[in-house]
Parts: sequence; structure tokens; C-alpha cells
Amino acid sequence: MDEKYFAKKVEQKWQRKWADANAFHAEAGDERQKFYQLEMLPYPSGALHMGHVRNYSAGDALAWYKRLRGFNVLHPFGWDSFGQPAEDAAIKRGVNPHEWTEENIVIMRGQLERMGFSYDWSRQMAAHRPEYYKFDQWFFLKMYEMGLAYKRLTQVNWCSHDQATLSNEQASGGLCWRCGNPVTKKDLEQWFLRTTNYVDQLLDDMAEIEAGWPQNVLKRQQDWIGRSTGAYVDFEILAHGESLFSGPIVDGITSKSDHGKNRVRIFTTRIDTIYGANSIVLAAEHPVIQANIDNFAEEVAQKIAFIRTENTKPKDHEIEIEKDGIDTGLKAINPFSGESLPVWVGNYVMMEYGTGAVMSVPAHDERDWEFAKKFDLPIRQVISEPHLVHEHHSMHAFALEDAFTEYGVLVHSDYWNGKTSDQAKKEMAEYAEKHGFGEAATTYRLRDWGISRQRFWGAPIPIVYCDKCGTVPVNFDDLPVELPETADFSGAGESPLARVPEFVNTTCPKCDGPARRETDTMDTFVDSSWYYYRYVDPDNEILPFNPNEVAYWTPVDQYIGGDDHAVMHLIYARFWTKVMRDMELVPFNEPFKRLLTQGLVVGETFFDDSTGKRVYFPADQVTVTRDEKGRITSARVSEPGAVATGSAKSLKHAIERMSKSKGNGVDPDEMVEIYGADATRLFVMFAAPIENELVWNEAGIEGAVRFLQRVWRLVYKWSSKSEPPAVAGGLTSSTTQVQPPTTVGGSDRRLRQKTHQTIKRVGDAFETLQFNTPVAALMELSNEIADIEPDGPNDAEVVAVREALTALTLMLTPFAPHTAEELYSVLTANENGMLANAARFPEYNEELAKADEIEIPVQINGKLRHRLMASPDATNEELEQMALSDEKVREYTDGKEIVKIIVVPKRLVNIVLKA
RNA sequence: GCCGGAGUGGCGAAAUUGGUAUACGCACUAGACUCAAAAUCUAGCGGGCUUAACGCCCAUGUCGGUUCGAGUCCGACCUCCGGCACCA
Repeated sequence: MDEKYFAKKVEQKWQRKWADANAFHAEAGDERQKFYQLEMLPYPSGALHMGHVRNYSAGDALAWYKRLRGFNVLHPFGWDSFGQPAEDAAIKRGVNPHEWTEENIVIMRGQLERMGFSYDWSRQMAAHRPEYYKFDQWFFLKMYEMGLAYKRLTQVNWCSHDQATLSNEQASGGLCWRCGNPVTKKDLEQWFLRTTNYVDQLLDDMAEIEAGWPQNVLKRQQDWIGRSTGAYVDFEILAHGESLFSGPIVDGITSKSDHGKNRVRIFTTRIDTIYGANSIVLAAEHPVIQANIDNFAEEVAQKIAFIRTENTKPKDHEIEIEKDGIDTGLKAINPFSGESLPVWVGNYVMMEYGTGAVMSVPAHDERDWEFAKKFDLPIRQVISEPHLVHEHHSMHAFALEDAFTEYGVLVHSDYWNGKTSDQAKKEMAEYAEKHGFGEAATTYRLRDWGISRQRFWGAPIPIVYCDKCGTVPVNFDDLPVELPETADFSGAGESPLARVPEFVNTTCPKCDGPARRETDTMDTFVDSSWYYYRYVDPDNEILPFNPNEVAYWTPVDQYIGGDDHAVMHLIYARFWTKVMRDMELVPFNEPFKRLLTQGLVVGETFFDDSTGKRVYFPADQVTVTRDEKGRITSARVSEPGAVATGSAKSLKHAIERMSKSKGNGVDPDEMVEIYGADATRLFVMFAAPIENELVWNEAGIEGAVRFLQRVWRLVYKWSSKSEPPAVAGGLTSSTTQVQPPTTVGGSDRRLRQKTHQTIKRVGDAFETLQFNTPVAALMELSNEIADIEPDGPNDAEVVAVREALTALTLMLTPFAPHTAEELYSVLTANENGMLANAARFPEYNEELAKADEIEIPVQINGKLRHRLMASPDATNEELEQMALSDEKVREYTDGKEIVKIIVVPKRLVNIVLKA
């Protein structure tokens, strides 16, 4: 190689060497400790973006680090290749989704290889290939056998733009998660997986992974699962002779015990407030309402219908929906007080949660308060702050200005008066159960996972419908149920597979008679729920994987990806693992021991304020003028015809997520071409903490190039000055200890100190998943090396520099592997690089890291006044004496009374004087 | 509205978890090299004051507190960013 750094040349050389040596292939059963490093698999869109680069750079850094630490590292890659974009491409451009997807995979794999990520490509999986989705179907059939997969008619979230059903997660906020269009409701037969069977485990097993997962992800999962404990209470429903309701009440009994009475079951977390209930409020869809809809007065029925349709409108997160409702004329009897309460329909009660019925206690619930205020319903306070209990009894006062939602002491609650909320919640639920009108209960926000999609590009659900036998699962032996080559995508609302007769028409696995296949495909989150198990045994044709391979490699030691998957993917994957555990396929509860969520890569964008149009991107197309404070005052676009000049006021400055559609993306290929893969990766790791948002700044990447060039020059400068070290495997303890002690305070001594301090810092940083600070530490070390001039150095200096450079090179590997490999081969005069030599992370020597002299700040009354040089072994007494006898310090202390002296060992001395 | 998180130079950020605030990098300024430019190297780079002394004062969103000592802990407030959103 050259003494000048040509990134491209170096990178291509080592990429070839790695590939030829199959360098990153890992096999189970090694006696080394295993480490499974996983990054979230991408959708093969056809173009790698900087978000991917950030994700995989971090993963690759850890994979390299663990290899250097002697682990047997599994670092696989695959493709989440089912999903809508392939279908969209088929519709828009008439391409075949299979071909389109395979082409994209080839393109993106090339991009990844040019980045030099150390993946074991022999384990690559792709969700759209029959050899993979065969086992989606296999799992589905297993779950069907276990009663975990079932079908029911349901109102689904429907996106009319994408012509697809959406899970609740995907329809969050009433808008389609993909296209952002409003979601409507539609009745369809849908397949579900019983995630609710595992809801408590999903919550409780968080204790196992708490230490390794970001708090906010666990928090979001908790919120998503939404467990709340309370009680069911059954209210008897009566027509009560009101003119608004005619005829007998039919159906709609929602409580378990009926005694021949019509009852409606409500859920509450605050049974202690039940004496404050002024009404019962039902969802418009509630069975009691719908079963009796013809018996309501005209205007009531109309209002109910209105509320029902209004509620299907998309929820706008910015605008709070005004409370609305209608008194149905029905009455409900409060089982505790015997009081007769009106039954309302309210737009704020959702059928999907709890029982679709609530008791309204305006004094102690904000929504009920609003509702009562709007319709002028009575408000009765039944919980008091403990110190006000007396007043409540004497004055019967409800001077509440707002709902009092805190716990307190019960008042105006008969027998229960004086009990605390906590006591009452427990005892009242028990009382209700004893008397047959309720029980303690827990409800969840999480519902079963609807996996049916009216889509072509997904795994077919392996079910057959036979007129004779009904719903029949496909035999395991007949898997996979393969997707046809293509289909007619033009239809609306129906699965495209329904229009492929060769696919639909089949024979019944049971009776061999004519039958039809299920034409829905599975949600793509099924694919990503277990792909990380497939990597351990990707070619298995009989089972999803060999249990021995799984036993060796899993669970995943470190998972890295975006926190946009905090709830969907990461809950489904946890669910899947628990099901697999119950199938005795894995012996543990949790798939991912540690999770790291990396922040977005965002672009800096400017908009012309007058036109609202994007002015330019990327930054190098524009000339920016800044004021002395660094604020942007004007910008000029170098593109002809798109000139925009003016003050900062005329330009809107925005930071936004990089994306193709916004046109503000940075092409990784371009970065590799201009700066090299190593510099790109190094910069992405260095520029910001991994969990922070990263604002792309092209100038910064040039800094990374400069750093690599500096290291490069240093290695060439010094490698000609001495022989390679005796030990080929890299920097081991034997090479470091063999050196004779040198002069205290000498430059070689200081460099060795810095080297070993850096080894410690960098190692610690990797263990705590920090990537920006170790790069800074390596830069410091290189700066220190650069300070030593090779002209006429003594032997000790050459040794110290060589040690420093070897350590630097090894520690640089996780960030810039190509450059590091090349420099390592120069330093060791061995063309075969690190992997061939089984190079190891440099060994930390505490003795060498220790400074000969340390600086001890001396404070007077907590203010820094002076610095002393002292031995790191100096005792507290010695430090104190040194400080007190120091001339400079005495200027401050002379004539003053010393109150006390604080000495922090190896840290500082603080002398406290009397004021 | 509820729940989290964060506010440190012109910018991205460090700070051994209560002990020298601003490491490292970007940008910028000056100088060296050069016919010149680029690259590279050297020096400087929070603000202010002064008799210029490796001296003082002020600075980690604001105000207060604890402490010998606070970016770090406590209380109140302000701002920004995320998540959830009628969840009973």
C-alpha cells in the first residue's frame, strides 16, 4: 500500500480479503463464549439511508469489539421483504413484486458490503422467500392447534387509501400509520393471535430485561398494554315507565349472574366513588343500546346513531372532542345505594375498552365532570381530603371547582364513610362479589393481534374452507402455501389472491372435496417476530430451526434499532418468544437481553418563507452567511434558477427526518465515494451520542477523514523507525511488560500512561454502549502520539509510540475496520490482518496507566486558587501539608483561621477559612 | 390534559456520577509552507476586568435551598423535544 491514504483502495482491498476468508462466518459449538449481535432488519426499499448506516455502524462496532474480546460473534443480516411498497410498485409500474424485491435486495446488499459491515452473509434470510414464510405458516398452524390463533367477525380498522386493514397499533390516533389518511371501520372475518393470553407475562417479565432495555421503551410498552385494576359492578336496568322508552327491555345482559334481571356491567378503577355516581353512561355500540334501539324515542335513537358515526371519525390529536350524549330514558339501580340513576349514551365511552359502560362520577373524574357540567347533571362529592372530613359531614358541602381525582376518605357513602379509598376499593369489590353484583377485575388496553391483511405481498394464511368440513388447517406436509407469481391488484377491499383461481381453488385436506383457500395474508410483523431465530439455522427445511443451534446462540445479547418499534415489533417479538417457550422451542422468556434504540438522522432544511418551498438541500449546494453569533442570516442557492437570498426572516430553518420523499436524504454510496466508508462510519458514531438525534453535517465527516489520515501518516512515519513487535497476535500483556522502566516524567512514560488510560476508557465505553466518547479518546491519543518527534528518539520512546499506535489501531477497528486492518498489517508486517491473526483488544495495564505525578487543585473556601503537583500515592496528610506549606496558598491563608481542611484522595484539597 | 426526557461556547458535544466546567471535533481567526490555491502544520478561540500577574470577577435555562464544594442533589418556575390521548 501507499503512504498516502486512499480510502477506496484500502476498503476494497479488505472487503475482498474478508470475503475470500469468509471472515465473519460463525459456527455454534465453539468453546468461546457466544455473543449474538443483532440489528433490526430493514425493508428492502432499494436504497440504504443514513438511518440504516447509523444503526448498522453501531451494531458492527459492537460485533468487532466483542470479536476482539474473544467472543464467538453471530452477526447476521436479513430482509423484512414482505409489505406494501412491493405491491405499490407492482400497481404503479407493473413490475413483478418478487423480482422487484429481489433486485432491491441485491442493490442494498451491495451498499452494505461497500460500507464494510461484518455480516455473516451465509445466514441471510428474506421474509418473502417460501423457505422462510413456510415457517410463518408453520407457527400459525401450531398456534391454531394451541388455540392461540382464531377467527372472528370484527370491525376492523380500514384504510381506504391503502386498501388494507390495520391493527390497532397501526391505526393509532385514527390515522393510517403508513399513509396518514383517516381510518374507517369495516366488518370483516379476521384471524387473530391471542396476545391477551400473555398480557400479564408481557408486563411482569419486564423485570427480567429492565437492566438492559431503555426505560422509555419499557414505559411505552406498559402504557400500551395499559393494565388497570379495578372492579366490575352490575347495575340492574329498568324501563321505569318513562315515556322515552317503550316496550320490554330485550337482550343486552352483560353480567354473568342475571337472576332473570336485565343488568349492565360497568368497569371502574374507583369503586370507592360509587356513591357519587349520578348516571350510567354507555357506548353507542353497547349491546343493551343496540338490542333495544327500536324502543327508544325517535330523537334518542337519532342521537345515538349520530354519536355512533361521529365516533368513527378520525381523532385529531390537537382538538379535544366535545362531550356529547343523550339520556335514554332507561334507569339503572346503584347496587350499593339502591338509588335509581339515568342511563345515558355518551360519546366519550368506548366499546373497545372495559365493558363499554361506565358509571359517571363527576366529582371525582375529569371526563364525568365535563359531561355533568355540559348537561347540568348533579355532582356529589363522596371522597374528601382527610383533614376536611368533618366539614363534609356538617355542611354537606360540595364547593368543588374541579373534579377531585385523588384518593382520600369516603363521605356520604353510608356504611363506608370514614374508610380510605384504598380500603374501600378492596372491601367494596369483595362486598359486590359476595352479593353477586360484581367482582374485582383487571382490564387491559392491549387486545388480540389481528394478523389478517387483504394484501397480496405477505405470507398466505394456511387455512382452507370446505363446504363440508368448514375451516380446515393445511397439513404441515403441504407447507408452504406458496404465493402465485403475481395477481390482479386493481380491486378494492378484497385480497388480490381472491382473484387468482389457481390459488383459491384447492382440495380439502380432510375430505379431499373441493375447497377454497383463505385469501388473506399475514401482517408483516409476523415475519419480524421470529426472524432472529431463523438466522441460527437458516437452511433448515423441516423446522424453523434446529433446537441445538437456538440453544447455543439465543437469546440475542444485544439488539439495536429505532425506537419507533418500541411498541409494535418489540411487543410482538416478546409475545412470539413466550409462545415458543410454551411450545418448548426455547427455554427462556425474553428474546432480547439488551436493547439499544438509536436516534434519528435528520437533515437541516431551509424553506423560502414567502413561497413555503424547500429552498435547498444538501448543504453543499448553498452558501450560508452567519452573523457573529453563528445564526444564519442569508442563504444563496448555487443551483441556477433557484436563487433565494435574504435575511434569516425570509428563510424558515427546519430540522426534519431525512427521507426520500422530502428529498433531503444523503446517499451513503455518495459518502463512501467521496470520503470512504470508514470516515462515514466513524463520523456517524462520533458526531452525537447514539440515542440522540443526529443532525447531518457534511463538514463533520471531513474531520473524520482528517483524523484517519493523521493516524495513517503516524503509522507510516513510525513503522519505518523500528522493527515489528515480536508477538504477532497484537498487543498482549507480554509485549507491554517486556519494556524496561524509563525515566519518571519522560515523554515515553507519559505516552504509555495515556495509551493505557485510553484502553480503559475505550473498553468501558463499549461496555456501556457509548460510541462518541471512545472516538474522542482515540483522537486524544493520536494527538499525544503526534507530539513526539521521531528525530533521534531513544529506544524507550520508539517502543512507547509503537505500543500506542498498535493499541490505537486495534481500538479503531470497530469504527473504521478497513483502515485499522491496513495499518495493523503495516505495524505487524503481516499482510493477513487482524482476523487471520486473531487479534485481541489491547490489554489494560493499571500500573502503566498510573501517572507519575498528578495535579492536585487547591481550593480556598471552595474556590480554585492553586494547583500542586503531587505523587499519586501521596497520603491525605502529605497533600494537606503540601498545600499548607505552599507559598501561593499561604498568601490566602496567612492571618486567617483555618476552620477545616477537606482532602479528597487523588482529587483535591479544600481549605476552609473562617469568614 | 397526562406521562417521560432534556436545557452546558457560534455548532455537535465531554465532565471519572458531588470534587480543576467547556475534553474531542466542526466552524472561525492569525501565522508557516506555496508564484498562488488546496492540502498539511503551528498558535488562538465562553464573557468581562486589570497595573499584563500562568491575576481577579462572572458564566452549565431562571430563582431559591442543601453542602467545605453543585452542570450533577432538593424545591419552584420557564422553554424545548418525545410518547399517550376521552383507557373509565
